[in-house]
Amino acid sequence: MLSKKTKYGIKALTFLARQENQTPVQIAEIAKSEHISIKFLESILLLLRHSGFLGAKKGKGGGYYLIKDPKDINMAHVYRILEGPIALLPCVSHNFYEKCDDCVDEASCSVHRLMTEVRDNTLMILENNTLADVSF
Amino acid sequence: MLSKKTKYGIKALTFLARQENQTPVQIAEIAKSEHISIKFLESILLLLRHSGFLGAKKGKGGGYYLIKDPKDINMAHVYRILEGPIALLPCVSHNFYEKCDDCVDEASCSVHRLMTEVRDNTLMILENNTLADVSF
DNA sequence: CTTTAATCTACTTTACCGATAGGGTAATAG
DNA sequence: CTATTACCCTATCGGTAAAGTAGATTAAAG
Repeated sequence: MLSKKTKYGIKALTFLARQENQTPVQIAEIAKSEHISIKFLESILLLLRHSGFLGAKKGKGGGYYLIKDPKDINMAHVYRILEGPIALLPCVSHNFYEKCDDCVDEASCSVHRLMTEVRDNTLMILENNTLADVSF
Repeated sequence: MLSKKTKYGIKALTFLARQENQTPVQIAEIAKSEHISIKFLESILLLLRHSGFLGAKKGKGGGYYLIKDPKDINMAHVYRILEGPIALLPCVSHNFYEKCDDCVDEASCSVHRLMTEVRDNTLMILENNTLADVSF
């Protein structure tokens, strides 16, 4: 199941993507509109900033804003930053690969094969959706 | 990410499906072959028995065995018993539906739409795979 | 230069859950 | 009766999600 962090993160991104002009939006405004705890949202936005999705401006009139065009942000990337691996098992993941303790041979592991199929499909969906697709 | 419970459960099921005759197999034998903690596996097999997948026989010569034909066990069912909802969000799940606290309108929720797509695809894959498909 | 509005950083808390260990009970075969 | 095996209950240990709290830092406005 998706963590609230990921859910809130995506909601915040779509909120920013729907803004007409590129003026910064305050955390409190996003939090209120999306019904999210301000402090929790704060830490999420910070993460998104450090990951290169958002810019921030401090002081009066400050807030967060999208750096890139929503069309150029694919949801697989967002998902990996917020939630982590897309694969359901470490041994199936490309970006977060880890060998199983209990598996002798991956190729002959029934679970591995099934979960690889799931992963490939999920990845395709996420990669084919940009923030722009998702926002409206 | 998949819990070890689910992973081990599927491994145990495939192990039993690969047995030629239907004589009971002891927990210890499965645990050793699949490199799983005996005690943990015990609780998983018990769950699978209560869910109607396995039968058990106590005493000497006892153990666990498949009740149904592997061809008649679809992996979506197995997944739901072991792991829970297939959907990544409660508001997207059919069998475990729950309304979001923060969402006013599901239809207009960007996360909801995206995750519904992921869910439909994953479900299709799991439903189209039987234990027999996965076991070999 | 001071005030104000905002982000940034760090620490703490609460609750739950995954994974496993231990020990005792019940049934069954020989 | 005895050995074997599943069944069941409890406890523990560690990690993590989801916040909550307190203060520091930065920058714009007057």
